[in-house]
Amino acid sequence: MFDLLYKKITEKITLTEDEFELCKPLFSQRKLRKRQFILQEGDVSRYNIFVGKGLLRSYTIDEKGGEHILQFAFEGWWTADLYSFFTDEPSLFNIEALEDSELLMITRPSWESLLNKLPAIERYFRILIQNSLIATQRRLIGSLSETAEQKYLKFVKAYPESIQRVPQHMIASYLGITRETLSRLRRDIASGKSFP
Amino acid sequence: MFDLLYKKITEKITLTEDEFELCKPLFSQRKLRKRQFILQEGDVSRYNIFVGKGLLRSYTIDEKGGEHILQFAFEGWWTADLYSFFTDEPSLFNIEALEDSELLMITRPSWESLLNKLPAIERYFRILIQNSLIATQRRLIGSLSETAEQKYLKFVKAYPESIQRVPQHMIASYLGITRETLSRLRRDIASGKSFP
DNA sequence: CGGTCTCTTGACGGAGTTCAAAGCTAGTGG
DNA sequence: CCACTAGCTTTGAACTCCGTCAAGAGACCG
Repeated sequence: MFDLLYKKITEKITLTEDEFELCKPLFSQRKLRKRQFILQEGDVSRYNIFVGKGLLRSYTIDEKGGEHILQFAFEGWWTADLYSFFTDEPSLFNIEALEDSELLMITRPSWESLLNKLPAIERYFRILIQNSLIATQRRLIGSLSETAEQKYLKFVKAYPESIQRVPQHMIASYLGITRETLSRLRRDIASGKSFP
Repeated sequence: MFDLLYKKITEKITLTEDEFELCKPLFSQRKLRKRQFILQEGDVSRYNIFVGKGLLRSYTIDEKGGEHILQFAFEGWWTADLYSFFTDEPSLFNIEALEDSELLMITRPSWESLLNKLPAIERYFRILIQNSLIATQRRLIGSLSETAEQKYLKFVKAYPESIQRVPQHMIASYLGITRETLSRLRRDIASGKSFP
């Protein structure tokens, strides 16, 4: 699992194996079964989580009980409620395993000591967060300007694997539409109704 | 104008005045008249821009000609098309002054040399981007789960100054609704129709 | 098998859009 | 200082996409 983390880090920055050895002891490992939660609304998001294996989702629940998925986290991705992680305020998000998963987790104190020890790691996270911001901005603009169908087609193009691994009603909730709408829309696409 | 930048930086990190003196020569200054553009769709976003005075907006235009505002940038804020800035790809965004404005601008090569020279500055940007990501995630979740009225009320609460400084049709376009809907919705709020 | 989770379909309703027009405001130039 | 125009806001009426509610049919798992 650490191999994957090291690979991911060195895709963005240069870090010797010796330096990486300094990082390892700061992480704790954890396995999660499908449908298990690693964070529930109201708890403090005490860990920044690296997904070594499996798949997680983070989502909120609105007043009417509707779920809204912020992120799917596949192998090699990070996830957390950043706001809660940095402020120690209770989280608004739930984070749940969609498959049996294996995680590397780091607390904020450890994380911060790591950034102080290795500025290259701070750069790594700066780049990660930067890319995440760019992607989130794109998704926001899309959610303001695109139809349900455009959003879905873009999603399929961007994350083809997830079609296999994520139930459709969760894709709908990621896109901000209902499962019924997604179902109808897929039928229309399949029958060539959308571009005849 | 540099005073404001120094103040903003030292709100997040510690930086001596001497170190700040090293930063100054890397910035170019520019004034912008109301309605002038500093970036147009198709151009490369060559600068990361600090707003010393005034107010900018960044926005995209969709196929049907609709504008979608990503960000208002007030005094003390940074703006750019991050994707274009980091990749040198043509920008999808336009950035325009809503008031006469004064800017500090830094190119990517200068910006990167600065981060290498002063790791504290990399931390400054890491924190900025981090906060921006958190805010954008919130806005995204809101755009998926809230009604037009809820979005507007939250916006007014979060940015009361902008009600004075930003035309209403631009607030509508930031919220992802039409000017007509915003107009009606404001009328209903004013007449107490929404919570009687 | 029985229950839970998932996807699909239909009928209806509503929040918000679109189109069209008119009133208001502010900046500009004669 | 007034007139004129361009930009901004408001209103009305018709429409549309999508959500809501309700129901049924597979599919998977203990």
